[in-house]
Amino acid sequence: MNVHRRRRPTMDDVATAAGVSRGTVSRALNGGRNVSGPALSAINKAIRQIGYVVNPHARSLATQRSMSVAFVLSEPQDRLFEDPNFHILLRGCTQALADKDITVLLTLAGTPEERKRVSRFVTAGHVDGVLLVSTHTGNPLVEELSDVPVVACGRPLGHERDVSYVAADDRDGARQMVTYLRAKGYRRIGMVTGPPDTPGGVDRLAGYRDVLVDVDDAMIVRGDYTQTSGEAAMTRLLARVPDVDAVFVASDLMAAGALAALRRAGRRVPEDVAVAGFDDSRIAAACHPPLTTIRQPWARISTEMVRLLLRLVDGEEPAAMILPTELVIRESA
Amino acid sequence: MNVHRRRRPTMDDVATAAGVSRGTVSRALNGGRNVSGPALSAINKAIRQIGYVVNPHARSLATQRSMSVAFVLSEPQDRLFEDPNFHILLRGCTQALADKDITVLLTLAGTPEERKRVSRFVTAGHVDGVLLVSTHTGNPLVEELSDVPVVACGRPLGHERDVSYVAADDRDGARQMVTYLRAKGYRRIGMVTGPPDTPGGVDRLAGYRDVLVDVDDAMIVRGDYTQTSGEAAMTRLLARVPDVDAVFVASDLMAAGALAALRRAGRRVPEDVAVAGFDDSRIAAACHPPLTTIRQPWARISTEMVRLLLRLVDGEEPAAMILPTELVIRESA
DNA sequence: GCCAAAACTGGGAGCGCTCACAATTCCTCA
DNA sequence: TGAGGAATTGTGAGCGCTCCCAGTTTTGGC
Repeated sequence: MNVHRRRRPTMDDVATAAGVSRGTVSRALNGGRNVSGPALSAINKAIRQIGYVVNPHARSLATQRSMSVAFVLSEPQDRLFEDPNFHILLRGCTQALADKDITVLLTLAGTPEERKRVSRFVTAGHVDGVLLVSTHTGNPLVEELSDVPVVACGRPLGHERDVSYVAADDRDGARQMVTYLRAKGYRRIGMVTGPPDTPGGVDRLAGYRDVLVDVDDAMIVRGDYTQTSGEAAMTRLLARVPDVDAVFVASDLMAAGALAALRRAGRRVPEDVAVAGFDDSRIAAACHPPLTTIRQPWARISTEMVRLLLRLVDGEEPAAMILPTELVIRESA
Repeated sequence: MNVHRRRRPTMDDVATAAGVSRGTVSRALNGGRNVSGPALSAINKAIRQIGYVVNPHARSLATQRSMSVAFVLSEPQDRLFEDPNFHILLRGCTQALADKDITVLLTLAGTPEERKRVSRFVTAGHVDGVLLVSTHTGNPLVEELSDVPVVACGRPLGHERDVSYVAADDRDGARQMVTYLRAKGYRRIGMVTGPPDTPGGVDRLAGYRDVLVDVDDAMIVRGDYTQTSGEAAMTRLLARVPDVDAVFVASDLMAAGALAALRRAGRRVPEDVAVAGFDDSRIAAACHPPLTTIRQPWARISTEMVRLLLRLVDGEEPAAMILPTELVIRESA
């Protein structure tokens, strides 16, 4: 037997059942302004009785609004998922938007093909806006989505002018950390940077340089945010600068790698070499010793992203917002 | 200045530009049946020129189809995300549906509140169907979504009759593993089970019992799929059955815990005690020693889920599908 | 060269909703 | 008691698309 689902009740059905007109039902559904008490309760009763649910497509067609936004995760590696910070961000956005009755559609756009699909999906008008999480520069998505309200998470290198974004103050975070290390008496402070095509790669290095103005380039080695790259970078740094007594690593994961390299080299942390990370990700507290690191205000980032996006949707101009970071002191430094 | 986005071109604009009627454009867009060559190319040219994109809401309103399905992840713990198998599943579904031009909307429904939101979203008619990933029994979502085509991943305990599902043959996988252990000469084979409110908890134990019919209940200890629970369970088992020489653990993560417990107890693996896992998750190969385990056919599971869902959407009856598992032999057993 | 069948085309109706506007009712106060 | 205004209500006109049907053109067979 075919599951021929019976016709869903429409607003007219509700109107008839409640003895009012379609317009009144519509008003009742949208805030209940200018609807008399009796009418309102009759409508609510009718809705409950016949099990009415508004048809989102009809509504969207009429209002030209979909009441949903896409949360696009445009990272090749799925590593982000493991980061509890990512969940804070996602949940924060979802929550903030739920308050406005807007649904969040999580979309993965790791591969070029997926990216194309997402791009089509968005430009087709399925969503009112996009929350874009993508760290690398040169992501075609930022350009493809130029007609749609977009708020990026983190500074979109090369697009600071034309796309809104909310970012943590990486540069200042780095400054805080290096200043702290110096205050603690460390003198030979090295750095493991992130890739130069990411804001974290650029800004954290800039902050380091702000404090250590005349630092020798030999003190700086590059990583790519992976744990193994951190390990390799630290090894290289130790070879180049044997008397290094502290190292600021641009991410916790790389810092974990650095810790391993130091252990293998027989250096104690923090007695011989202090290690500082960045992100305050889950791994930071789990390391031995636990990492001194920089915490980013993910909860606030999410609410600000939503606020910015809603303003964009309302026709306002793009804007940027930089949020302060916080030094978290643990045992590694 | 307000970003008053200019009116998007509609099908009528295309029709005018191409010198044909709306109906013809529509036909051209939907497979091009019964459209003459000249008309088709004029339309395509017009579409490109004026940058036309169909309005999904209007289309959905007219067709009563949204051309999208929700992939609902209804697990409290976000641990699933870390599992590469989960990504295979998600990607597989996305891919299979993309072929039919159907979009997948990933939705997290961990908390009761999120669950309610998802439920509203789905029943409102935003999507044509639901791919449901949820291991625990008693998930209210299964019932709330009863009016909508749903295909579950894994046997939905207590709802086998009314909801479609695709599952790996856990029971047979367990049988294979225990049979293998026996064939290898192990005689005192214990088991660490999963929670009894999950299909994996029930079926893997059942498979174990199928082979070891008269096994003493003392050989069986319960875990909850976490690593620490696996460690605790193994410790308990060692205390209860000191001469245990093999243990079948219902998940790789718990098996990793069991490995730790054995190491702490000074037993070598596999010389003193063999350890077998289940899932073939990323951790399985990373363990020391690498785990002998059972692989589930995630790629096929995803395509079958999609197939079943599309059939449901077309009005067919619910159905179930059990797919074979595969023994993966590594060093731990 | 004719006719039936096949291929193509145009346009109306309708999907279920919102919004603006006009019509109606109900107050309030002089 | 009636005018003026506020609150409430009904209705028509879309939103942009698909689907169906009737009409028109093309094709092919003899």
